[in-house]
Amino acid sequence: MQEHIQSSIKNQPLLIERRKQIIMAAIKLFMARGFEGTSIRAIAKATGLTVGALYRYIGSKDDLLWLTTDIGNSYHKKLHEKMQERVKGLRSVDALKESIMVYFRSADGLQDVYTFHNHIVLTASKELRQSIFDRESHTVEYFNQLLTEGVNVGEFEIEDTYLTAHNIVVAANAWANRRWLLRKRYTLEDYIRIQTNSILNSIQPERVRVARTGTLGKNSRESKGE
Amino acid sequence: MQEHIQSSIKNQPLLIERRKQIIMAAIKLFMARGFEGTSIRAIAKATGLTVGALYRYIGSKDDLLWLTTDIGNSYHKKLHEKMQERVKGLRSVDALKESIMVYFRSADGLQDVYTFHNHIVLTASKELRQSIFDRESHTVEYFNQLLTEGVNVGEFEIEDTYLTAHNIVVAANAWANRRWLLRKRYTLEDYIRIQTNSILNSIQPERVRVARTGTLGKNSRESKGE
Amino acid sequence: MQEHIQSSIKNQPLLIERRKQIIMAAIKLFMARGFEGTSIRAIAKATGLTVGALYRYIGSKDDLLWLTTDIGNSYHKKLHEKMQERVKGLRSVDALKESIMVYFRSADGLQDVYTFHNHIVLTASKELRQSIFDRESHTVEYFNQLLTEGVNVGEFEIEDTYLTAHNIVVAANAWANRRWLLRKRYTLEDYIRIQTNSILNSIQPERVRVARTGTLGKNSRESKGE
Amino acid sequence: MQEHIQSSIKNQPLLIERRKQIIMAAIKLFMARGFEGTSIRAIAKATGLTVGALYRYIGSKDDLLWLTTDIGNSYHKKLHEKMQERVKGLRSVDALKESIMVYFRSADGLQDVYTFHNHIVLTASKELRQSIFDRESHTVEYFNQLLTEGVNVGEFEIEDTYLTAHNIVVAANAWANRRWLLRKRYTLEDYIRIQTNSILNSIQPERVRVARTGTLGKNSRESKGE
DNA sequence: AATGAATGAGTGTTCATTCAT
DNA sequence: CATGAATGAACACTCATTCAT
Repeated sequence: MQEHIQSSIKNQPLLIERRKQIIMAAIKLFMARGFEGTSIRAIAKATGLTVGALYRYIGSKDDLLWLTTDIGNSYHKKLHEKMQERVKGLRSVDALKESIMVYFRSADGLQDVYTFHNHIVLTASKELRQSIFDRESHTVEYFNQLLTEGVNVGEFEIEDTYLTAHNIVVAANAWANRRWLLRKRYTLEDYIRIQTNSILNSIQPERVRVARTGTLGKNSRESKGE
Repeated sequence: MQEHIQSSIKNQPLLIERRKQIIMAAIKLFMARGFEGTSIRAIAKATGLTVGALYRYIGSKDDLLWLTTDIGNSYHKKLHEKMQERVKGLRSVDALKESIMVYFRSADGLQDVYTFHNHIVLTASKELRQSIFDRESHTVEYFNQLLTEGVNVGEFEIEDTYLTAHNIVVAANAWANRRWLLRKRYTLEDYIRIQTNSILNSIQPERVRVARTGTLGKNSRESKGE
Repeated sequence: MQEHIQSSIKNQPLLIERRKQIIMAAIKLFMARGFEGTSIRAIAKATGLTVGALYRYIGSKDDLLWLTTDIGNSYHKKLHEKMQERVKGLRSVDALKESIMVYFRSADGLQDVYTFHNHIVLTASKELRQSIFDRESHTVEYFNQLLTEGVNVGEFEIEDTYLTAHNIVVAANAWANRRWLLRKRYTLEDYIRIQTNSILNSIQPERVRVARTGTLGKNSRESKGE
Repeated sequence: MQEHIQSSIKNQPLLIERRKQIIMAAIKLFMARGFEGTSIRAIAKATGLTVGALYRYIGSKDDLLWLTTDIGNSYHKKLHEKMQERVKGLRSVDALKESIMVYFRSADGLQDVYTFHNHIVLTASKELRQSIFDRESHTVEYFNQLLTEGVNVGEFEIEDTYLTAHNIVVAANAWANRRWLLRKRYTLEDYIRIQTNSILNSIQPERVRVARTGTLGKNSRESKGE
């Protein structure tokens, strides 16, 4: 990461440390005023650096964009490592539940980054946009595989696993991008629980579904036995 | 609409016609370079007007934002009129199907506006942001009622109608905002069909569900034994 | 007057009438916002004309400046006619008193024009400035003559009649330009009376002075004798 | 002074030095073309700065106005200090003479500032106008007190000390604002001398007056002793 | 390695003036 | 004669970036 962004600073640890400070301050400002609306001067001030010093850590303002994706990527990597580890040995249903939980919580922690990337994706350079897209695609693919495996072992019944996977990712994004709406009504844990139920409802075969949600609707199969 | 935006043009039809041209050109540019990244000069050029002339049709660059919401609002109004009309006398399931179809098609037609609003919402003024939010909330509410009625008459079984309604709106937005991903795999009609099925799957009570999707998956009940 | 300002209007009476309206509206606006701060559009609106129509009566915005001096000149002419007439056959003292009264009252009536000319004189074209200066000089000269005659007949004792004349003109201007200060303390008539007394005090020979102001100060010569 | 005007320049001495240069160049231009008629570019050019550099020393064009009043205020302060010091222990007549001399000379040195303020007072903001007015009022008040004291000790006989004080201030202003007229005929020292005489003539009681101006007019009291 | 003053092209906006209708 | 839409140069101001110290 970051190797592609030039700097005249030789001291590597210092470089990394400072860049972290810079990008944290930058994201905060970007979130409040947008990328274009945030001046280098403001970022320098927020970081406690002078303009000249700031420019020794970044090559241009656009580099800050890349730095935010670096952060995103690093979280993304951790996220997937975590999901993969947690999921080991689990049946598909539980793997899905677990993954959703981990993923949604991660999205909650990265709200600002998600929202900001959602914002700049429109105007970003081709490469930057691609980088953001790749990350999203990767997560969609992760869930797609998970769902496909579930289908293969008969735990799920899904018309289109890819779109279902996509919907999961979209739901996580929505928690960040649409917090103005969702936060008024749900806590994160509520949101996760209900969305999980809803997803399972739409993909679990009848026999499982009934068993699980047996008490939910009056119209559901009284039918115990199956 | 638009009355709130000042203009020194007396000729009303001309005003309306030109504003349409201007806003269309503007949205195109905003989509490519963002709002801040698009200069008035560029918009003027794209519209074939001089800067001075352009300013006779708008009061300020910010007004262009409002003009885009006006377009959005006007489509929104038509959308809801259409949905309400199409839905008359239908059972809940069909009303939902129909509404989703109309709504998603509308989102497809307004892709640019949706995407652009998604973009500016971060940096927009309080009022503008509220205006965009209100529209979204209104549509969520529409689907929420529709679902609630379905639950009341026993056609649906839903843990949280509001969140389900929200998910529908999010899916429509996704078609616009994530077209880079979705267009590669789906036509609009495919997208609508599969999402509709998925939604119905997660909210219809068992007996209906079985009947409807009977042929879908190999694993689904026909299934002999079980 | 005005012949130097071009117009495409052939109808002379209309031209004159409209120009009067225009210039009255213009002065009002100039007084409130300055010359540069007043747009042609605003003047047109205030006059009830369209921009195009307005331009048929004037050649350029600068012409409005000339039109204001025309008004000033016309008042100036009347002023001098009036002063000259009122003064006929009077002794110098009374001629002076009368002239001051007429002049100060005129300045009161033309406050806006005086103040405005005082304002633009700085940035006006050479010719315009000269025109304003000429008028002032003319009035100074008038009082200078009046004082000189008084000196010649022994009614006044003045070190420098020109400067005294100048002071009178300055006092009249002050009533217009410094009304923020003077209006708080004096009515026009008070101002005229006191200034007149003060001037006379400084130019009348002892014997007259004593007689006139005999009752004023305790320290003044009791001594009637003389 | 000046603290209220923002600047991103950290180097205080540089700031002060450059601001001085800027404001001097600005006043010169303002005098020639008025405030509105002088562009920032012109000021930058005249100062030898680039536009961007200029803006590091001032916050806005309007700040230049305040900077001119700061200069005026600073001179004003010095003026009053000087007058007060010079006047210590003097009899009223001499205090007045001395004050007039100091004041008129100050007005001569500040001609441009006086004239410029006279110009902008019409269109200035409320606060700026008030600031200019306050300064003038302060000086009027100073002379008013001086005259009042003179009256109290019997050195002067004055119908209205306030208006007399006002007239002194106006005469000083006239030297700046009407130099087009006055410079042709008087040197500063002549102007001061004659105005001083004229003022004294109008306020000194008879006995003093006669003694002082005894030789002036042929018509004045041959009057011996007194 | 840090500072912060300087650059200058670019931005949104205004407005005197013209001219087709 | 009147209308009012169009022109485009000019304005005040900003800001990413450079570089002498």
